[in-house]
Amino acid sequence: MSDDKKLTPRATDFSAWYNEVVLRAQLADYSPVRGCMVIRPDGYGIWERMQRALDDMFKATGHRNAYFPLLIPESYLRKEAEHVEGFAPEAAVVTHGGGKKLDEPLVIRPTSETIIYSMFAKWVQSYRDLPILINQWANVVRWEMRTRLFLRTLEFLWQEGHTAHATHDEAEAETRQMLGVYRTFMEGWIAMPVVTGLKTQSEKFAGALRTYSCEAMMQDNKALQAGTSHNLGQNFAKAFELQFQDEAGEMQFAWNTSWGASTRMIGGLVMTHGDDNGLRVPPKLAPTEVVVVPIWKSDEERSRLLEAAQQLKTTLSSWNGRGDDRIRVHIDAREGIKPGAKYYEWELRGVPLRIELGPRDLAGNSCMTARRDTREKKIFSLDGIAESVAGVLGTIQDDMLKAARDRREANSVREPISYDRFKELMEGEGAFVYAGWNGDPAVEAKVKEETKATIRCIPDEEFRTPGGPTTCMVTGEPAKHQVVWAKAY
RNA sequence: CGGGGCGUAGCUUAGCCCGGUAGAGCGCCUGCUUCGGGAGCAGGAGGUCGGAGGUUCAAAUCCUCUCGCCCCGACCA
Repeated sequence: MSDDKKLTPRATDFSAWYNEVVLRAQLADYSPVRGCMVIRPDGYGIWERMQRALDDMFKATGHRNAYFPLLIPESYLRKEAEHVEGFAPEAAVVTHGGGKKLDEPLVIRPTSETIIYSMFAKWVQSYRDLPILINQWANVVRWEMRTRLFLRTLEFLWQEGHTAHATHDEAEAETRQMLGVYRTFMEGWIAMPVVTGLKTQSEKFAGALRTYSCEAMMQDNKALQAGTSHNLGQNFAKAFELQFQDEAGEMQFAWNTSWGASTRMIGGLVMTHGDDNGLRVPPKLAPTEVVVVPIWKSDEERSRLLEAAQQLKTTLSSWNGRGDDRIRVHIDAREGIKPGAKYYEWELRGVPLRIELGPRDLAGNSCMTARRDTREKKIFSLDGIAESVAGVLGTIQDDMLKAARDRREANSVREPISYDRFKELMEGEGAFVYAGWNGDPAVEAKVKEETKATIRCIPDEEFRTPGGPTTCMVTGEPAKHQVVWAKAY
């Protein structure tokens, strides 16, 4: 930062830009422990809104919240072979408690499949006990080598849904349903378009039958996996003897699913919408949707404008045209800071709409508004101001999604390309490349080795290029799948 | 863990090569004037120079060790 008022531009150093936005918009700060972060009120406020929206959707699909403990017997993690292989290396282990060495070490949950399905096993006897539809909001710990604010930290916040079903098909339907919930949330709230699809075997969750994911494109054209939904099959049921008696009186292993989305989505929000002036928060997730900046010169004006600002706030926040979802307004009444300085600050912090209220506006029974997404300024009448503001907030929300989707498609490659061209692309600007794949994991590994790019997913029907590639981009053999290649976070 | 960079005021940093009273900008506090896109002036507070040893009359500066952070890589939501 040569000019300490300005951010490092995205084009100069995307990574530096990201860190600066997160820190300066006061979303988070580094903690004394390497790889951990403090989520500050502005960041946590976004998380709370994410939680509320998702939680409502989980409830609407029949799930209930519960809480399982942080500490898990180490032996539990070992019971599912693939699972332990995936998570043991990054597990934090508690070996001492109460000043004594523990008989059995306790793992701090990296995820809760083991403890949850062991408990389900106690609760389920009959097919009549199924399905079990549980969600928990929790923190988890994974000892990552390299960390980044929100995107990968040793501890993070998330929700993990865990369900048990009588049949494979029901579990599969649940897995797909929750993937759909994530997609609805990411597009409708974060205004972050995603490609949904199936993970390849090498990229799937350790212990799952199948993993589906939501893949979003960041402004550096890298993919961010923002939510995953797993069909766990009977793997955990078998490991933890989660059985039930079916209608015929036969003992059956249950079919499980798990699905999670985390504070990582906040990183996705930043990298999807931020610009060189700072953060841009979609209105539906913004803790503050509207900031009012009163403008005055004299003391007389000051008291008049502060009163008018307060009135405006009351008008906006008491308007019930959005039902219980009242407009969230903040008045910036700080003295000794010029209005212009306040504008820059609130732009950095991403508040979707700014209202400037000065003597000239009052005289005309109007106010000046400025959209954060387009920086467009417009005069609004104070008559019917709540409807106008709600209207523009809705427009901002829609426009942000559209802009992000346009950008993603502009940086997606859907026509057939050579592997050489692909390598160039991945070395350069990056992209989502829709290409044929022969289904061979060795090809996947080779591409990853040579380009750092991976198969993000085998996209669901609607995301595929119609009449897409019939041959494998790498080998030229007949393609088994159309896949999305990209470098990922 | 490998490679690179960096630790000096709340933040960004100069000074280090060539040892000699620790400086600046921003921010902060007080006052006055300002106030429709990053205010001006005046005054003021704020530092174990990451830590520990060593060399020296004298160490932010030289030497040794150590701790931490950031970036790139292997691993990952």
